[in-house]
Amino acid sequence: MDSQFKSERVVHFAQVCREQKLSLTVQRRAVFEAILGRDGHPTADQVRRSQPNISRTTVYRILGTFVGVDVAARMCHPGSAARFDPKTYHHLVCLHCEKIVDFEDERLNGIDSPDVRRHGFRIDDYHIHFRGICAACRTKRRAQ
Amino acid sequence: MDSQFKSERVVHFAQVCREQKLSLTVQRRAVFEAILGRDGHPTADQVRRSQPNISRTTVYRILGTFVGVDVAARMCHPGSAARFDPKTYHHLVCLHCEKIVDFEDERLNGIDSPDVRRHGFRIDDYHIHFRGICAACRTKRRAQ
DNA sequence: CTGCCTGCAAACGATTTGCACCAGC
DNA sequence: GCTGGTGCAAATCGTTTGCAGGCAG
Repeated sequence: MDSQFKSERVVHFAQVCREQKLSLTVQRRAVFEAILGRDGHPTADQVRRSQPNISRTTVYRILGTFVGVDVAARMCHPGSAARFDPKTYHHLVCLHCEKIVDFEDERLNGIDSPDVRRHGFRIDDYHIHFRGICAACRTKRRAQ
Repeated sequence: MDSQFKSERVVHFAQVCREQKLSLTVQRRAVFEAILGRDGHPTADQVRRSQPNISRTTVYRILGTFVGVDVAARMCHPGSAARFDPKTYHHLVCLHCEKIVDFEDERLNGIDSPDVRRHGFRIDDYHIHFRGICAACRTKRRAQ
């Protein structure tokens, strides 16, 4: 992730805060930079570890706020802790160690939304979970 | 879900237990029938409520075992409690109330797996999360 | 200065673990 | 009878809440 992209996102973040009448506090900015700067989908606790001077409670509250104003998304993940990311990709999910790898593939972005009118559902976006076994776990299994 | 399909699945379940050297206990059978008989993805506690004579601990342990031998899958869900299902579908996830609707659509089952060799990942299956707002939440929002 | 934001501690719900008892083979 | 399976209670983990003080606007 190059630094120009990052600073663009920070500017956009500041805009959103202004629009939504959210104070641009040190903590909010720090949490935002933490989820931007991390590969994968950090848990609240991982975010906190990279910003240890912010209270755990505050990290949870800020992440909740971000989800509310669409600055971050709460990711679906088979593990117990919720995970957050500023952007949604497609995912490789290892069923063994629960690692997540994000990836993008243009060919996956043109899927027609199914006709779900009978469910009364309005679809905004989608992402695909490809599930399987990662390289490390395959190696481990063979070794056993 | 017709009852013939159900009994086929129970037979298959018994086979898997034999292969994996898992005793076919009353509790395991009951938990399996509970996740088969339920629409949606029950949480461990919902399974237990339908089988109140089984201890909560045991339900958790059995569901964990089932995931290990691929009899059930731990579903990805934005809520706090894990959800289990014997079969994976595609999902409509409401970002507002976190309801999940399963659906199937043949056109979504022929997606080419992306080339993820550089991640060393072996893909077994996939499912798609379509995210948006459900009918009930849309109505509520308008009312506000 | 005023109200939103934060930090702490305690509560809470979901899940796991240690241990003694019980049941299937 | 031995091994694995179960139930209970307590511990643990992730997350939320109540409340008193602090900072942004």
